[in-house]
Amino acid sequence: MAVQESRNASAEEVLKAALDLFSRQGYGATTMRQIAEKAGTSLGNVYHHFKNKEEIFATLLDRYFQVLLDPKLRLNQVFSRAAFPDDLEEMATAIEEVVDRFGREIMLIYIDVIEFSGKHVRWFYETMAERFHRIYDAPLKERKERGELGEVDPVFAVMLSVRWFFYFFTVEKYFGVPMHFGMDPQQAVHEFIKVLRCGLLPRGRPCPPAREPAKEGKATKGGRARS
Amino acid sequence: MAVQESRNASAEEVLKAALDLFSRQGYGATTMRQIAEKAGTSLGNVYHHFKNKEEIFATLLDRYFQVLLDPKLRLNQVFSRAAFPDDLEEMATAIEEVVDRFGREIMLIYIDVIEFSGKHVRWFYETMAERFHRIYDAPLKERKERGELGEVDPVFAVMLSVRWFFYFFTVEKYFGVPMHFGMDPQQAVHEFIKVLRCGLLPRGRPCPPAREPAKEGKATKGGRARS
DNA sequence: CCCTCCCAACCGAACGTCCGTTCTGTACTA
DNA sequence: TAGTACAGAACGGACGTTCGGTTGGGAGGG
Repeated sequence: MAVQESRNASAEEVLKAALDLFSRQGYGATTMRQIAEKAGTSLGNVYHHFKNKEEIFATLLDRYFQVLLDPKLRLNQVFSRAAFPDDLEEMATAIEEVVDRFGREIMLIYIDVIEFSGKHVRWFYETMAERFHRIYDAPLKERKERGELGEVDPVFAVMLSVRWFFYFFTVEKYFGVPMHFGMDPQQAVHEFIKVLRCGLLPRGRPCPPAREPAKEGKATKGGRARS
Repeated sequence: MAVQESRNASAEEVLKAALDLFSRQGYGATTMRQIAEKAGTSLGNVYHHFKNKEEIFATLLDRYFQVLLDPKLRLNQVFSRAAFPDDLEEMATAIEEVVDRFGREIMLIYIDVIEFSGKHVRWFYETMAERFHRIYDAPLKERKERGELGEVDPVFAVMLSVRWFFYFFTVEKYFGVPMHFGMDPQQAVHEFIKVLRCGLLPRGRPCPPAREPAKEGKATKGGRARS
């Protein structure tokens, strides 16, 4: 943690360049000279703003997690409404937005897992379950008592949905494998939501139709073509 | 592709050492000298067996995909029986076995995505949907016509399950974040299967009880503690 | 108003080490 | 005698980091 907020412009350029390079080639394969050049500054100046390479990497990850935990993030507003599973379509859209905006930061997570044994990101995932329980435990218990939910653990289903949407959009957009389920993203999201709400086995009552996607629909925009 | 099958013992040592090092530090951060030393041989001899560093990396990934597509692999026997979704417990066990045995190779996939833009692994994921359709289309269509399945796309559900189990066990065992869902692995697997079979919303008929896990049950063994 | 001083911002050469790869040579087996 | 397995020095370059030095704009005294 220990995130410096707004340094000057050239330090920001360094961070931007480093994010691009790290996310495309990994940490060990990215050099300080590449970062300096891409940032349009000198090697010496990079070291003036950051004490070493790892500090740059850690700062980038810290900032991303700060955004991820920011209540102003649309995804967190979806969470705080706790309207699961009625708002699954909005949740998917909000997560797609995060992956679109922060795809490169998400790559840093995988890099940290590999090259740092996850030391900068582990705390985030270790505390994940607790965060979801804090938000969803009470409202979903209430809905369950009203008979609006079946017999499965609803907070587990929230975490499953969130992790699956993140995984799916990340692979689609940043792993370079679009349509890896053999269908459009919006169709895959739609199918996933249907499975989640209704399950595979036949039901006595019919499966309710999908809700209209919230505001501006997404799940269509192409991701970056890597290389 | 172009996989050399059985070179001599020292080439195998090189591959083993490289797998360990690549999976723990990434490709760019691993040096040929580290590989040679860990393999107990000389730098010159490494270059006698492999023309360069990338050939070692590609060989490791090729071998893994060869195993993944081998009909003798227990997971593939589960697939070929096409008993989905009755055999979800066996599928989970078989995937856990793959992740236990080939966790480091799975890390190579993430490394390839980052450091090579996925160039060695893309073909595998691009052809994934087709492979599942070839196996599951006919049997699941038949089951659906017999009224044994609900209204969701069953082949999608197969792919969802497989990808989910791989993702889940990989994060548990190799991302260094055990219990990231706040529960035991076997409990998380159990909950996932329940969601998949029965969905979240209340049902007319009750959700069928879980099947006994096939042979020797797993979902408990600890993974490697990554430093 | 000017002059001085200060210090953050910035630069690039230099340091010692290590990189991927090549090359030459030796030991051993067939 | 040929050829494979192996060893390690050598090469040219790049690595992360340090360091001495140059800017340029604002504070403060006269």
